[in-house]
Amino acid sequence: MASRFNPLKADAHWQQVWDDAGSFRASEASARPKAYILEMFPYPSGRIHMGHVRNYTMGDVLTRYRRMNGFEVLHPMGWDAFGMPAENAAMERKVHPGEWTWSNIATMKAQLKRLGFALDWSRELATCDPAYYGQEQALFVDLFEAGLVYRKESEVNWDPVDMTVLANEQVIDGRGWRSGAMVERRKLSQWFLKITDFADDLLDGLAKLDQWPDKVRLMQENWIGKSRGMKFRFALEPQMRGGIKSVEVFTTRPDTIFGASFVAVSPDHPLAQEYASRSPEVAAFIERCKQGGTTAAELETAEKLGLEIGEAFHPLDPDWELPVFIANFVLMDYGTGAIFGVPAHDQRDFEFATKYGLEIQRVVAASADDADKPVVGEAESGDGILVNSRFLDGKNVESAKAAVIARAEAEGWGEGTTVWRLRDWGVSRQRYWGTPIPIIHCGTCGAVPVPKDQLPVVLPEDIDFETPGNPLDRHPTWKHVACPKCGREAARETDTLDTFVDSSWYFIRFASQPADRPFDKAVAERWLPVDQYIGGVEHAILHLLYARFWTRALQRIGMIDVAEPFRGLFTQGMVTHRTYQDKDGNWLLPEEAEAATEAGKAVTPGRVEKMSKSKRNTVDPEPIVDQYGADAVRWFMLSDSPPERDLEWSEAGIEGAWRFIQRLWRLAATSETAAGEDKALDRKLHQAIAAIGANIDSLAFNKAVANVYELANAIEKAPPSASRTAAVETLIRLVAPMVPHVAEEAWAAAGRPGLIADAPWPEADPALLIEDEVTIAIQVNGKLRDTLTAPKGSAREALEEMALASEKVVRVLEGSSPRKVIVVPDRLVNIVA
RNA sequence: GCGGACGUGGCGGAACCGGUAGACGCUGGAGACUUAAAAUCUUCUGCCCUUCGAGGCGUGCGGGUUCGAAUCCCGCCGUCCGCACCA
Repeated sequence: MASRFNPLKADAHWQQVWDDAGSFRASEASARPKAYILEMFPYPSGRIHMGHVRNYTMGDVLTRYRRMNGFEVLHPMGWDAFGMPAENAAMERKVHPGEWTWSNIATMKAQLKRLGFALDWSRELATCDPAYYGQEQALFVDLFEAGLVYRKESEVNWDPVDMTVLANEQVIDGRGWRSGAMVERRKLSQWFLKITDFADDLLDGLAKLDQWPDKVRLMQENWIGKSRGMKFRFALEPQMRGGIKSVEVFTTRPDTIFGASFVAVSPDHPLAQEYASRSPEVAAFIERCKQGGTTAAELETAEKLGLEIGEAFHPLDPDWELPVFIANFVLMDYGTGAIFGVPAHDQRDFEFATKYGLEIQRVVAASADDADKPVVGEAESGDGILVNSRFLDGKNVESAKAAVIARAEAEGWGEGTTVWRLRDWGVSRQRYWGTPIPIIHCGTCGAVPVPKDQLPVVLPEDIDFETPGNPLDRHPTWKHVACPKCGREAARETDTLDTFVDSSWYFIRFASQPADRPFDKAVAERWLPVDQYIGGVEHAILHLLYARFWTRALQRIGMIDVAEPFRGLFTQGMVTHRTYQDKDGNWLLPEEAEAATEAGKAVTPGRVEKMSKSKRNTVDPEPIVDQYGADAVRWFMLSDSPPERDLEWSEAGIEGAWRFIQRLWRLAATSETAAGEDKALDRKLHQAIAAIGANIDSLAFNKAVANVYELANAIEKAPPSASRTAAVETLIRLVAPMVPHVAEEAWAAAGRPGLIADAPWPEADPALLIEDEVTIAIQVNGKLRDTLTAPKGSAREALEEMALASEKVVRVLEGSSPRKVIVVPDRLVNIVA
């Protein structure tokens, strides 16, 4: 047996063996219980990065562990291949997005293969393949026909120089990233999916997702944002009307109705639009409100702007007039697009009132005595007792809400209602590299879905990115087609689908991919739901919510009987690395920093951050695999940091992992056989079997790694015995899911038949998990003074007696008698003096 | 702005349900082996104090509950992440 493990030879060898044996192909026909393990599929950006390696290593350990435990595991891989970076590459490097994408896929696939992941490559798919997106178009048509798709106007970021729509990430400090022009908000007619139809169901479903992180469930709950409130109407003064007699507002705080200082409507509100059509001043103001981006953060931190346009009457007091404003912080998409402002108890209203000199009237106070206490500095949004509020005085917030709603409903000027923060999903993108929306616009028939026998609608190849805007729209022939209904001249939809649509059903297509339809119902149901889904927390809301919605939508139209696509979810942390800057503030690559330091140049080490190209703190996995082999990289990815937290890449860390792989190999290769049992080692081994299994089960890989080290340390210290020989053999099986190459090599070297990949997971003997002796802590007043060893299950009295007899205890007590003794069996004795 | 999370030695972290804080790894010190280096092995490594027996202090900060708090409660401070056209 060789004295060193050579990953260069072993990795490729075993990868080939697994491949030839089809070890990781999932079979629907298997009688074993199924496990569907999935990591979020990568965007083919160019090369595999450490984040991918970490993500796929975790899924791989679980996959191999489940296989060893008798599961038929589906563990597929594919490519989330549409998206903006391909178009950026096309513009910058004059290469076709498809060519760029497919070549990246080839590179990254080869890189993934070198890590020895137990993937079923026979199911590989790429979303930019017409075989995939054509089926997606078919699903879109089905949803369209089921009434879950509609068209409406919606705002986008518009770059007036490049004449193009910008993604939020392309808006930097309010300017277009290429042109540098100030971005405007502009309305376009776009396609929407009715996710709000499922709002209640998506919310309820969260309660049952007990294998999801609480944090993600909470984020989704907040995102869906169900809130109880009231809609009610303010009558407008006659000269304002112009056809509009009242404005309906929404509030979650009807109790504060007597604290109202103003009414405000969104710049997009019909009332504002009505005014704009009559007054250039109002129109100009609305234009001003439209500057800046469309993100929530930008909208809400923008300086509050208002324009007074008239007066409205308080519904509970016809003599009470309030000013009506158009205000930039009121969102048309939420509630009714109009609010009434209560500056004392809402921070945004407070800022607005302060700026425009409006009254700030307290209506909620800690007690009735505080009724006249002014509200200063910031709004008070907490609980309390109603004051200055006529018939509500003295009530608490909850009962005041109910009282106002009851009165409004009785008098007919408002009603209790539920509103959702969740908005329908806008899926139109004015870009080339995406799934064409399979709709044809006909002057006579309107929007007509492309008949299924004409799918897929394939992207044209001959496009150019020289001129700004959407290449599909500019293409000379592509969009000109006959209407499928009436045959007259018509035009294709030139928008493409949001790439989140592509990732909303790929996990179903992995389970079943017939050529002639999106998936086979029975086969898909054989695998779904995904038992363990692993990916970055950045997808906690959008991707996961969209996929949950899409699956429900398919369920509604009878295509699959699954509501929740992901039973278990795990969100892993990022891989980080220290950053370095030279004296001029330029970011340095890690190796440049090292070279510069050696050359005596000043290098400033910066903070540890997520690996990114801009900070130049990336470490390319490929050369690392070349140098240390797949197992060392995998082992490092699993070590130290809890998987949900960030992992800092370090040279010392990978060196340590490499040393451990070699140590494992030496342990297996130099194991001396001898007779005799070693009870202590047996116990240690079986405790390790149980602990490692439990920790892999709960994805606590860092703890499983620590368990492995402890066992390896114990084995190394133990003298040769039959127990030790068995422990070494078992250790190899225990590490096989994590470092499969060295495990196979050791398994084969020991002359074991078959592959360790197919070997069963060792079983822990329950009798060996229990210690017969325990260490008892002896405390005096909660402070540790001594420890003693006692048989497990010793009686309280015996423990108390032993504790009081302790020399150290006697000394600390100094002759005084204890007031009380607390005994926790098998744990500790606490003497209260 | 809104929402969420996190904070334990020089570093990453462990600590079941409130019961011996610091497992395991990294770094560093000392030693062994070696002509030498690498590799490997042994051993120490929270801080302070020490008469070497022990003692004191310690889980971001300030309070509280408890026989007992890293863990529970209240109030601060700090850091990070998400926010609908990035994937």
